[in-house]
Amino acid sequence: MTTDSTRERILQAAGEQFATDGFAQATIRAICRKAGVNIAAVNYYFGDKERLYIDAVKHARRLRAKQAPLPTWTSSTPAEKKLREFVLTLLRRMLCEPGDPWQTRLIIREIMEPTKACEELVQEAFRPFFQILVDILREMMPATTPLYTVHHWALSVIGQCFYYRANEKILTMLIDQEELRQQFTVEKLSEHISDVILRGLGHLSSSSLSHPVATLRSNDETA
Amino acid sequence: MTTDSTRERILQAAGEQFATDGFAQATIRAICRKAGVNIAAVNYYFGDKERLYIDAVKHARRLRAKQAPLPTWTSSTPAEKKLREFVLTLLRRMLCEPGDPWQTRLIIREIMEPTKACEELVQEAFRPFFQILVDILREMMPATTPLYTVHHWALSVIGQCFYYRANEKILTMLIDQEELRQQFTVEKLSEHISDVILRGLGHLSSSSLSHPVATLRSNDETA
DNA sequence: AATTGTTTAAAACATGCGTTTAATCCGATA
DNA sequence: TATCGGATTAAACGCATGTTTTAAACAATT
Repeated sequence: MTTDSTRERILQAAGEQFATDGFAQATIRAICRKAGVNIAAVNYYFGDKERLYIDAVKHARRLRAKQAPLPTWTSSTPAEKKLREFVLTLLRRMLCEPGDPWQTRLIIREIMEPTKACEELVQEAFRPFFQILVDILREMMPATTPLYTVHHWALSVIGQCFYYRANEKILTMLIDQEELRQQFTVEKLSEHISDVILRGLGHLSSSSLSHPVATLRSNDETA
Repeated sequence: MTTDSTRERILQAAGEQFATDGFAQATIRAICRKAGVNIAAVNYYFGDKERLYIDAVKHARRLRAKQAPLPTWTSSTPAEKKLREFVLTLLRRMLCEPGDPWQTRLIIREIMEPTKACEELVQEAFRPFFQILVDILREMMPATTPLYTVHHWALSVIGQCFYYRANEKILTMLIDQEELRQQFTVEKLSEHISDVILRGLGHLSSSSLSHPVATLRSNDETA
């Protein structure tokens, strides 16, 4: 009882602290203060700081995958629908809706500066997730499309989603706060990103665009 | 003479060390060892560690902007050409060609975890650069397009470019090494990213696509 | 040649870190 | 109730850090 409670309180506090300060800057003392336990508890339950970190990262990923799961699709689900839902899910995970932001912060930190926890993360989560996206895109491209082209498009999807989280702070310095609040919601961003990809792949007619942006050739023809 | 040499050797060594280890992990002792100067030299020339860091970041950005400058355009330069060259320049800066990678590493670190050096960076470099992109995109969109839509597209451009540097390590774990070397060059990536945006904006006919990916409606029609 | 002001050098200082130790608490068991 | 083993605590250890101090080396000027 108290055992599990203590261990989990440490895991939670460690996740938040590591997400905020990074591995090196987060101190065991601060983690234990936040968790309300003694300093020695970390070594008692996890051995050392590094193993606590790895456990915290894995814990964060599990939480995040449960909070924003991919929907289940059938063989008759159109690829376009799957892409839109994939983008929405990825953005949800990135922007932490619903949920506290510390899990994604921690994971992104691990992506930017991989440690021992990263390889496991790639194996268990990123690679399968990436493969799902690749399969969706394949459905929308000619069978002869080389693999690297599919990869290019897949990274265009992920790159656009990733950016809004990674450069969060910069965004608030470049774009008006009110505009961010109203026009940069998860729903609107995922709609835009899906539109960019689907139009690029030729799978979206102009009429179904949420924000038609130009005629086919050039906007000069409107004159 | 020896003064400038010492100061600049510290600045160079500090940049590399901060880029590799981050502000907190990089030690003054390691920086001075790499620069071949005494520990006290940092406090003598820069006051303290933080001011050394800020100077190193600014120094890195100046170097980077000189190594990969934007071309000069005239009023008759087509927007499409400007976009392609903008993307190429941004990718060059991101992927550090030409040049050593430490400058961009340091700047990206500052983007991900802004410190005092960041605001200055945004003011001097990011905001004007972002504005250039916004202006290019405006040329290709109807005059009535709301500002937030232009911003969405601008971030689609930057997001795709940013990703290849930020997730460098993850990429090597997801995609075959040989494929990365051959198909993920700066030139091929910038061509792909430009194509995605230009097709999305309706400014690229299918015939001029470097990698035609699908017929307009669906690939099922090929049967 | 002596002196002055600037630059370099080695050593020490105070602090905060991860980790360990040894003692204490506390509930389950016999 | 007495005992035992896991859980918790306070204190300390060894170490690396940023910073400061004090003195020596050097170049330029008088």
